[in-house]
Amino acid sequence: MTKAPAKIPKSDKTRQAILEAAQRLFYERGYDGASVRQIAKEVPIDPAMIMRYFGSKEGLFSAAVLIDLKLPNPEDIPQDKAGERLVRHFLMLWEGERSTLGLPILLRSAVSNQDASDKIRAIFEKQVAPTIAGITSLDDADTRAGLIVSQLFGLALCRYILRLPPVVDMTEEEVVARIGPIIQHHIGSSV
Amino acid sequence: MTKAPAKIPKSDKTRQAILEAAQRLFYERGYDGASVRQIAKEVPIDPAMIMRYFGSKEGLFSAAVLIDLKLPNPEDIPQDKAGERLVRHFLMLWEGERSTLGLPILLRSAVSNQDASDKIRAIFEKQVAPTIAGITSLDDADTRAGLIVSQLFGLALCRYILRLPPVVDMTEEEVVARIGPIIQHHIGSSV
DNA sequence: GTCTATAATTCGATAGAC
DNA sequence: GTCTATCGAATTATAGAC
Repeated sequence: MTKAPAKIPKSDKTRQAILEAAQRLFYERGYDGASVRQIAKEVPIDPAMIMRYFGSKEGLFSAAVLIDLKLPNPEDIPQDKAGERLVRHFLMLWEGERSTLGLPILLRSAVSNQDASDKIRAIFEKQVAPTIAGITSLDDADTRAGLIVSQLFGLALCRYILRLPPVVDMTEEEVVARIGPIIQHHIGSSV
Repeated sequence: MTKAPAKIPKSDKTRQAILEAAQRLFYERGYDGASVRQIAKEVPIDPAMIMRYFGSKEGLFSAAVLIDLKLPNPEDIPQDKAGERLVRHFLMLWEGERSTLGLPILLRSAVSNQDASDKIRAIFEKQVAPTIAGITSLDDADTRAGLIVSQLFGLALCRYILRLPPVVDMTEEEVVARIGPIIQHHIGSSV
């Protein structure tokens, strides 16, 4: 009979407040751009507490970045609607609730941070590639998954980070209408 | 009779050496990741000289980032080959000579730096959008240009920065074969 | 034209009082 | 459990000697 969740029943409230502030700042500025002191000031709390709770900035980052993309089960996706479904899911990851902000945080951090890009590769390997492989019936599923991620990450880059006006101005439905068929094409159906 | 190029006939050699070192480090680490001191150490030269020549880190960055994409003239591109041509040109920008490294530098810097993303938007508006508008005969050329850039930047992100294995492993010809038709599709022809 | 020295910040991390 | 104080290193930028 294990007593309970091991060791976490301490002072959970401030810990959670730290995590939420960290998620927001890491989301806006990336790993290198957000400092421990800035995060502490937003809580507000003393910077030393962050070190005490999470050990280091790296520890805080790992705790703040939840990496479950919550991708739908391949069997639940009709193959001819997969492109649309994946685009909608991806938009939700970027514009949705805080609990799904892990991928945006990682993408913003990965350009200048080695650990962040390592984590993205791990997510690709463990979550994205298997899902694509489960949807398509064709052979080179890994390459197809890479092409799909290229298109979706490029969309996120131009829409949320670079903020290119024509890409920002598209409505969600326009994005689905324009990008969905491309994803569908990579999966293997007709255009 | 203007005498000569105004004011630059000073000590051009070190200035050029500084620029080349700056381009390499900005290319590898982005604006925030590359420091003036690191650049100076690579030349090698005293960090103060960089400030003397370029005024500030911002000034050095502006001088190092040449922003001529050397896009081909729209009239020289057969419309049914435009997708292939643009993909090859884009790959050349990333894997080519130093003089074309401006865009990679900007992309690496833009994630964490406001000025860099401003410059990317300016390049999009002044170089990319007009070129696409000159190729396609359809109406919403700006949106199409945005979609094309989304795809090409996403490719660069996954291939050169995140280094996702399936995207890295593609040969140049595979990239052209896979991405070219998508660009062609955005321009307006058949798939 | 090139350099030394240093100012003024900011960073992550630590030590220790209470 | 929370804080003050501080360390050591790194940053951009400036002042001024030679």
